[in-house]
Amino acid sequence: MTLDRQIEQRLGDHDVRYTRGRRVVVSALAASDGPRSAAELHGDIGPDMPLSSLYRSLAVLEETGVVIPHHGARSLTRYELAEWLAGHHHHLVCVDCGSVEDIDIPKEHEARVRSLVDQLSGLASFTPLNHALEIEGRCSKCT
Amino acid sequence: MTLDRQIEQRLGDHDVRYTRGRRVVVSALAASDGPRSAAELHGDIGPDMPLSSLYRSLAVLEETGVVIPHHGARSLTRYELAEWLAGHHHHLVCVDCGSVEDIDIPKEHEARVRSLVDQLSGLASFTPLNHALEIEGRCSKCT
DNA sequence: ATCTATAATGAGAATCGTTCTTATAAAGGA
DNA sequence: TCCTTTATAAGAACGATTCTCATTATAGAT
Repeated sequence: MTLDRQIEQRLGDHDVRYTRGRRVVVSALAASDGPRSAAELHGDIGPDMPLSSLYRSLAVLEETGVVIPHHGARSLTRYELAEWLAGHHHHLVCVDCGSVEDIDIPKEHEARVRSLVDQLSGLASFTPLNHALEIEGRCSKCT
Repeated sequence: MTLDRQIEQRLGDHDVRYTRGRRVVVSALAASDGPRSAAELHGDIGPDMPLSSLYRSLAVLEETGVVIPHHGARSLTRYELAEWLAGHHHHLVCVDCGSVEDIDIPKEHEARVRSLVDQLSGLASFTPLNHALEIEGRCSKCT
């Protein structure tokens, strides 16, 4: 099933419409290879969509679980498609330029990480919903 | 060596003074068991220290590597003592109340995680400086 | 196809966390 | 002590995000 269909269905389940504006936001996110901030998306999409509408679309998409926020450096929130749409991955966060790159990890490692997450959560009576290995450092451009 | 002495030394190395205000911020952080936001610290410390001074102290402590920022939910930065002072740990982040709890992981697991981090970073020509497993979910209070 | 009720949008004001500016106070060295 | 430098207080300014409200679009009923 296509991405758009999946999202259409999901929004329908939540009784909200998959409007043109929301489609534009989704396709901008789908086209990018890492989390994007509202300002970046505004640049991607063009000035026709007001920032307030962009933020509202992002809020709806977040509430319905289509996008998830990533809180990186400089008090600026970046969004990306949720993992049920984009797949599970981890992050390389550059401390210099603030860029965030998605990375996949080999299945056998992922299995180990997941069992570690479950074990640690159990000890703290914590119900894990999601996890990510956040690796901070310097990206190849900033080295 | 005591925490205060270590920090005194570190600030001295950076040619900045370990003033009363900065000591107050450090001891508030040392007394807490997870990252604290500026507003929370302001509450801990009391209204005598203006927010602007608090932020400036945090900036100096961050520049000198005494505290590190943690960018959690709701575009709000939380600070904690750096790992060379507080030890390496990971985070349980509650999606409901936003609280962040520090957790340690067994050494053998930590070794595996570290080697995974090095391996992934190498593949992306990324220089890792720090890493943390961020586990999002619901804390025992919010379940 | 039209009407109507409801949901979404646009425009801009308002808010919140954070940073900057400037004048004053404290600290260390001559 | 005096002087130079560094730190602080107070509040203005700033940037990201949210809110308000009038207008427009949409789905469903007629």
